[in-house]
Amino acid sequence: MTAPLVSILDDEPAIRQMLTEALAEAGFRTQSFGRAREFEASLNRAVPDVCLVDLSLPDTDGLALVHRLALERGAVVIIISGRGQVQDRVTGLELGADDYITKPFDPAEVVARVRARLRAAPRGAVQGGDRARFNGWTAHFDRYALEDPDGAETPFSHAEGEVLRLFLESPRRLITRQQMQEAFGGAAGESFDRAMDVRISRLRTKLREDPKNPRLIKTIYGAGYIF
Amino acid sequence: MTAPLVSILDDEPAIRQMLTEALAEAGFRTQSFGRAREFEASLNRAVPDVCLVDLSLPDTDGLALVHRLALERGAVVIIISGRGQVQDRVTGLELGADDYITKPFDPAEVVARVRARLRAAPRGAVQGGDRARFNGWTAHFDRYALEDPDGAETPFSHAEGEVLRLFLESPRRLITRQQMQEAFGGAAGESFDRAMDVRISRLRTKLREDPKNPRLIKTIYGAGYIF
DNA sequence: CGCAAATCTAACGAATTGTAACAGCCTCTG
DNA sequence: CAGAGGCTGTTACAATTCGTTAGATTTGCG
Repeated sequence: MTAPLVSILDDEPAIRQMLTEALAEAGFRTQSFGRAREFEASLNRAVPDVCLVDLSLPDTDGLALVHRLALERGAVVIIISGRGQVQDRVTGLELGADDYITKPFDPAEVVARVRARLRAAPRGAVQGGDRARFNGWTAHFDRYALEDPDGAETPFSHAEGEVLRLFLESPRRLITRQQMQEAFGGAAGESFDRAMDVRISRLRTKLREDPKNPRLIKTIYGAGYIF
Repeated sequence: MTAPLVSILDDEPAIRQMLTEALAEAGFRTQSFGRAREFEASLNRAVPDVCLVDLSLPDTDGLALVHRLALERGAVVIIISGRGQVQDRVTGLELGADDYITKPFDPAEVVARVRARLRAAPRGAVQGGDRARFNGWTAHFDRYALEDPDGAETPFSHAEGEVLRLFLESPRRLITRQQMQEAFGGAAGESFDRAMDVRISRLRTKLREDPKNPRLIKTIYGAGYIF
């Protein structure tokens, strides 16, 4: 699997560079942005495994951004801020941030904290034997079968498995249609995203979702899905 | 569901007490120990959801303990230590700790960090439940449903959830339209603030507010809203 | 009370999403 | 090789979401 992706959002180029170097040396892929707008645009393509965001941004309210990222998209967010009062840290964490680092900081500590966050929320909940468990269900990818909480099995197809695997790799995170298309070798076909709907729909019926009140796969209008 | 259990391991009684009080007030169950031996014995009876451990213990090497706890038993460990050099923090985190707090600390920050860890690693593989209670109602953000005082549920949409969440984060405080727009990725549209009215309106009907006498969401003419 | 500004909400419609039905493609079987 | 059967994308239409519009209503102020 590819190296974890860390996104950096800070308006000071010097800090961006320092972080980029330290993280790259530690083996991470990085992406850095000076403006919130560019950063948010990038999220539709690939959700980073960890986001490092500075709160004092010129073009947005940083706390609102953190809130959207963490609580609505389910991203892992570490705040990096010049404001280090206890009250600042507490509100930052309560808003959904996973960690809070005060400037000035040592890049080594940032790397250590990024690692700690990745350790706690491992990507790819798909366990070794190519199976994954969730909410009583078990997906057997080797056998192409879904085991329901009572032990009964239903087969699923390759296309359904692709969707399921993508979801299981990022539980509780928002997954955009664009990400799906790219993950599925998406020929960015014109009406290809209709196919996504259909795949999701078929998967939902196999998971016995109540159409009115889906419990496992939630739709976020205009954005994507959350497992 | 029972409250999460937090275990405290520190040889100074004053610190144990301060943490116990702060955590109890925040709604957690607590257990505290002065010696590593007692602490480790307790693990066989009940596995805590989060462990707060001081590194400078009289009867054990703290780092070795953290390592056993975190990497072998998979516990969530937050180190609390008097040693605050970057090197100390980095090695603590690399050894498997999920967070590192330096003495002296503010209990409020400890509570916030404990919450952040619980949010990231839902207990017992069961969803921690992203919900909030107010005036008899319960908002289930994970399920996109509002539970009224009698237990009946009404679904709400993503846009309504954004508003609700914003209110719940700042209860009893004035929230201006400006703040809302920013929080919602405000396309600072010209007549976009009309949309806010509508969102609020729809939310109010779901909360069965009496239009003449709203109890939960009050309008402040010319300013904003108060929840 | 009268007026202007602000707010409420019903109704509309564009955009998005759900899903049933169909058709093409592949594999398997006899 | 014909036919059956499964998988998957496409199409068409139904349902949902949510911003916009347009009056109705309320508030603040003189």
